[in-house]
Order: sequence, then structure tokens, then C-alpha cells
Amino acid sequence: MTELYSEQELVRREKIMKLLSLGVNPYGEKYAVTHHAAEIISRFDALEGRLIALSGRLMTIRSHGKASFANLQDESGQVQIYLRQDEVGEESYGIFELLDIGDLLGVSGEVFRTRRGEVTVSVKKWSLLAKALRPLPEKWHGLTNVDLRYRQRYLDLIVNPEVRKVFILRSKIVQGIRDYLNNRGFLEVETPVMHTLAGGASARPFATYHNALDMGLYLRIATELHLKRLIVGGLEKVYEMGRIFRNEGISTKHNPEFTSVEIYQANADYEDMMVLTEELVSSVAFSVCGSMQLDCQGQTLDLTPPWPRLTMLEAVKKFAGIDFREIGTAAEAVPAARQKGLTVKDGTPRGEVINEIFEEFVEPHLFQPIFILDYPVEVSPLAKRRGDDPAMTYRFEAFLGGSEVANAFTELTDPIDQRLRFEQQLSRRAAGDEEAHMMDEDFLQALEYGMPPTGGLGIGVDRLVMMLTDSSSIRDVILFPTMRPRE
RNA sequence: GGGCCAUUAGCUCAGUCGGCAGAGCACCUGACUUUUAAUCAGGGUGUCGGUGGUUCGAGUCCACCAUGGCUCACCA
Repeated sequence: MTELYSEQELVRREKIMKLLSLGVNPYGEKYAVTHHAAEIISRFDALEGRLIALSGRLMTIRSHGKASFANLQDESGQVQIYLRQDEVGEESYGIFELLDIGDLLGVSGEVFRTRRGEVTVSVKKWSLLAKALRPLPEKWHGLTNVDLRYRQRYLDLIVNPEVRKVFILRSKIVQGIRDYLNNRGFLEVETPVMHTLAGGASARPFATYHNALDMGLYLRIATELHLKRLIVGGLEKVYEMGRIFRNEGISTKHNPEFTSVEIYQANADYEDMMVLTEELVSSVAFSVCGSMQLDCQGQTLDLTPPWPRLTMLEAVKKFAGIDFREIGTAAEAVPAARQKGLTVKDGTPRGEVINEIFEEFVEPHLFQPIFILDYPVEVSPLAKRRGDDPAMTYRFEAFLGGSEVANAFTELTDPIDQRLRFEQQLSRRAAGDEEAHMMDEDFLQALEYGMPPTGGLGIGVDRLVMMLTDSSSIRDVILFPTMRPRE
């Protein structure tokens, strides 16, 4: 017994040799398909007695000697087929007996209903489109090994029908976002994925190298700074949906590459972005899921706008019992945080302390849609300062199902303040914070030509898809999540 | 990176106190022309994740390693 192949693989390889000796190509030509499985069942009354053709994967075989039943699965679902020796002929039936579960077939025949009421295709002609050399996972439990499901997603898609639904839904969500924005005059643009400077977010980038130019490059961690350059350039409503890369840990909410959509609108501010966010999300949910009330981790998430708004200071006061309007300095803020049990380094700026308390004591309580407004300037280096409180910015995040789904602000257009913010980030970088922003002179130069007042919004598409498909892990909404290679 | 858990047949999983490696599906042989988790009669197909160790004897106990899951940390 060779160790290369399992018994079942050997058997299937032998069957290929038999097929070839019978003059059958195990990897056949395209089959002229007229219908899909689900359609044959749903439109049975119109199709009964008619000749149709479909192709799909053989999922079950029930052989009765000189006749066989089987189930054929295509993208739409499964339909039963029925094959009789006296219908297709002895030779054809003999070849059918060399088939295995997993093989790809094209069949044509007449639609009828069996005694037991099952809509079935009575096969008159069929051909082999692809012989499967490996057996499929078990038909009742499907593939549950999470590792294998992600590594061999094609198997997951074949044997777990609900997985296919999630990814079809994802595609519709992405299309729905595009439709919504395109219909409102936004221009979809494409900006570089490889950056000489990784900016626009606090994250560690992936580094790569360009040989001909002899220089290092980073994969983008955000699309923000290029899209704002386009606003400077006079494009008033732009967006980009695309892949972002962050060199960080992997979790049920984080994949190293993920999809964001960033939206920028000139002559707008974060108030406009709030309306845009709740309308975009709720209308996409309605068009894709048919409802604004979603099942989400055993609870009902109601996306009907308008969503409540709470400032970060109000939220912190409400859930942590600390009123930062009365705590104006870092020297006071740090002990207040420690009193709540947080470990905070000496010299942590007030804004960062507020943010940490928010994340620790407020975020776990958020489930229904809510906008948290007015983030501290220290954690918002690209957002405009509030006119009434320069320590805070016109920034909000939208939380859905307890997860941050959108981040937006009235953009900082003042090049002098922007330079100051970058310098503050640089000093944090010098202090060892690898996620602090880098100085982007090229971007500052663009701002110095003048940028109109602008509202900007970023939405984590994967997390939105998680919400709308009730998925608890980001890996369940990414076809091929990042994995360590096997062996 | 820390903690906990998992890894046994192609797949889903059992495996008691350390004593011959098991079941269902799939697969193989045979029967069967309306079955549908088809049925009936027979067949076990295996580097028990890897490497060491303890032991008369290890799937089982110990150590280390690998991969994955959950979780904490980190991070939007």
C-alpha cells in the first residue's frame, strides 16, 4: 500500500483509468445549463414535463441496481436526479456507476415529481465534468473543524450551505454600500496601497521593498490621507472601499488585512457624517436583510435611525461615575483612573486617560446603535478641535452590537495645527509608541494649499458584515482569513 | 506574548484504572428500476499531531515542540 494516497484516493484514481479506457474524459467540456436547482423546485408547476439542463456536484447517491437517485448541488442549492438504465442505456449507466460523491456532472432530462413528492430530474443524457480525486467531508455533520474550514474554504462552501449564504450576503452588502454612495454623487476612487509613509491611523504597518526604486514601502493602514488630498484637489465627494493592512494581533475581531470604506465630503462636518452613517447602515441592512431589526448574538439590534448620541464625557460620567469636566489636567486624571483600578503610566495625557476609561467602563455596556461624540484631541490627531473646548475634537464613533463599526470626524484642515499634532505623535513615537503617526510632509504641503471644511467617515466593512450576518468571528466573514501555513 | 482547551480512519467523534485501535457517515464486494440519512449481507481502510521520557507495557502519564480554538494583553 502506497503511503501517498489513502484507500479512497486510490480507488478514485483507478476509476479515472477505467473511465479513460471507456473513452470518457474525466474532465469534460462545458455543459449548456438552462436552469439552476432552486429554480427547478420553485418553478415546478411551469417546468413539469419539460426538458432542462443543469450542472452541479454530486452530493449523495442512492443506487438501486439498474436505477439510481442522487442529489446534484449547484450554487442555488440541491435537486434530486433520477437515472435509469433503460432510459440512458447500459453503457451510460455503467459509466455512472463509476462516479463518486463530489464529482461534477452536467445532466439534462425531464422534470417530474416522484411518488413521495420530491421534484426530480429524470436524466436522459449526462456527462462528467470533473472527477473528484478526494472524498468530501461527511454529509451530515459537514465540516466543523475550524482550522480546515478556513484553510480549505472551498470545502466549507461545498458542504456548509449557510457559509455560502454569508458570503453572498457580504457581496450584497458591499454592493449596497457602493450603490448608496454612487446614488448620492460620491465618486469611487483608488489610491495607492503601497505607501512611502504609513499614515491615517494608529497602527503598525507591514513593510515591503521596491527593488527598482531601491526603497522601502509600507502597505497602507488607512486610505485617509490620500483621500483628503483629493478633497484638496477639488473632488468634493469621494470614497474608497478597499483592503487595509495592519501588522497586529489576530482575534475574533481583527484580521491583518481587512476592508474599510472611507468617505469624504467637502462642505460637510461630523454632524452630516452621523446622518450619513445611520442612513447608510440602516438602508443597506434593510435592502440586504429586509429589516432594520436584526438578530445579533441572541439579542435584537434595532438599526432604525436616528441613533442616540452621547458625548464621551457624558458616557464616562454615566458608566464610570467620573466627571472629567471637573478634571482638567493629567495630574488629576491619572489618579482618578487608578482609583477605578486601571493601570496608567505617570504622565499619561488627560485625553488618553479619558479614552482608556471609556474603553474599559463604557464600551462593554454598548449594544444598541449609538454615536459616541467628541473624542479627546490626544487620541484624534487628524480631527478638528472643538471651538468650545480645544481639548476635544469633532469626532464620533458608531457602536453596533458593542463593536465599533464607524469612526468619523470633522477633518482637521488647519496645516499649522496638523503639523503640531504630527509633532506630538512623533514625540510619542520617540517614546517607544510604534503605533503613533508618522510626520507626513507631503500631506501637510497639500493642506497648506487650502482644504475646504470636510466631513470624513470610515466604516469597517468586515465588522458591519458581522453585524448583518450575526457572525461572532471576523474569520466567518472573510473568505480566506490569515492563517499560519500548515506543517 | 500569558492562561485554558483541543489534535485518534477521508469526515464527525468515542476510547473507562496504563493492558489486542472503536462507532456513524464515506469507501470496497454482492443484491436491488420511485429512493431520499434508501435498504439488506459482508469487509476496518490508522505514523492515535511531532520528538523525547517514565513503564514489563503509553492513544492514555510526564516534558518539550507544532498547529488551531477560546480568553486576557495588545489593537479599532
